[in-house]
Formats: sequence, C-alpha cells, structure tokens
Amino acid sequence: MDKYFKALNDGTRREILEILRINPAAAGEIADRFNISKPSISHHLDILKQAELVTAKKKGQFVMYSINLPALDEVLQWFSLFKTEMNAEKPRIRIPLRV
Amino acid sequence: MDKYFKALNDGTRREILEILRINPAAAGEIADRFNISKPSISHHLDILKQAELVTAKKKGQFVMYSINLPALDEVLQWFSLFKTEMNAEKPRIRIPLRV
DNA sequence: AATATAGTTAGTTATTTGTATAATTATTAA
DNA sequence: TTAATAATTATACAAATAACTAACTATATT
Repeated sequence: MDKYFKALNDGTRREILEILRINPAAAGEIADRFNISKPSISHHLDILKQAELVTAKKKGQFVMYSINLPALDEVLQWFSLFKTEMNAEKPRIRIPLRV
Repeated sequence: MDKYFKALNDGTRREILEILRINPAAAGEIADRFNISKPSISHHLDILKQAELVTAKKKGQFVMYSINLPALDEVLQWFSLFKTEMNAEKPRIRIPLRV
C-alpha cells in the first residue's frame, strides 16, 4: 500500500494517471502536457512504473505508457474500509434500482 | 485533493485512521499504540486534522480525535474515476444478490 | 498551592523528494 | 555514416518531511 500512496502523493503524477486513463501515450506526449522538463516527467513515470500503477512498452523509438487499473482498484479497496455505508446503522437492505 | 494525499502518504497516519475508524480515541491512547514519541504522534494528528481527515474535540484534559468519513469519501470518489467497471466493455446489467 | 497528567509547541537533524541541466543510449531518417 | 528525435541516466541542489528531546500550556488531583 505504501508504494501506491508514495506514488500518488504528487499532483503531476495523479494528472498523468488521469491522462492515461483515457488512452495510452508516449513519454513525450505526456511531457508536452506539462511545464516541466522531460527528464522530470520521465522520473515521474518511473515512480509510477515502480509502483505498478502504469506499465511501459517500447514501440520503436517511443515508449508507450498505459494505466494499470487493477492496481488502482487495490487502493480503492483500502478506501472502502471507510465507506460511510459500511459504518451506517440503518440500511441493511438495499433495493436494486433496475434489473 | 493534494492535502488528502499528502496526509495519507504515511503508514503511521493511515494506521491512525484505521484505529479511529473503529472508535474515537484520545491522543494519548493513540500514541500508546505506536513506538513513536508522543510529540511525533501529536504532529501526525495535526496533519490529519489540517487535512480534515479527522476532527478533534477537547474533553477536560483529553483531546478526543474522530475520523471524518465524508472527507475519506471524497478521496474514494477520485479513485472511482479509475474503476475497472467504468472502463470495462461487457457487464451492463448487475444482478442483485439479495433483496 | 503544589504536583501530576495530557497534550502541544519549539528547535534540531537526517532523509526523501521534485526539479533542473548535462550527458548518454537507442532508434529512425538523410 | 551522420544527423535528428525520443527517452533515460547521472548529478546537484533546494525544499519538504518525520523523527527526536526539551520546554511549555492546560486541566485535574492532593
């Protein structure tokens, strides 16, 4: 869990994830979206990769980065511990909205 | 969102939240659970309070800390952006397990 | 009033982190 | 094979962070 939170504790890295959520992208494309040097972005991508929040695959001279949704889902599960629903008293029965 | 992730980027603070999830507790009770000095825990509590992840209320000579679930829910919502479900192709219909 | 208990604030230190520039590797194009 | 493009690695440095001890404030007890 620690590696995830470490990686997520940076606005630039969270933005990168939001970008990759839509589509995979090359390192340079990602860097172009920020006013930060390319080596810095490369470093951010490395941290995300080490945390397994993204994957990287070389395509010719490009390196394509993709999001790793299952990892993000693991973090989401940690937060589920605190779901208000779980701690509420009343509603024991949930009526489905649609079938 | 930044203040949340900053506060959550520490194992001790996440453990404190897990403790407070069960019950409110005084600063000292919390400190007793860790091999860390009381001033350090006090500082962690302050960071959690500043991030609005916990609330503090003085009761006599004690300070009782409680979890702030709605704030944690906000973070959970950020993660929901990445819910696999949202990006998956297949399951459009969910069958409720029980009514 | 004096002492004990609970907690925070102040000040210090070692470590980690985000950024930059410069140099390097790898692939593609002339 | 030389030059251009994409990306990473190396190095340096300022700022942020987590920990400690010591000192302080506030409440409770004797």
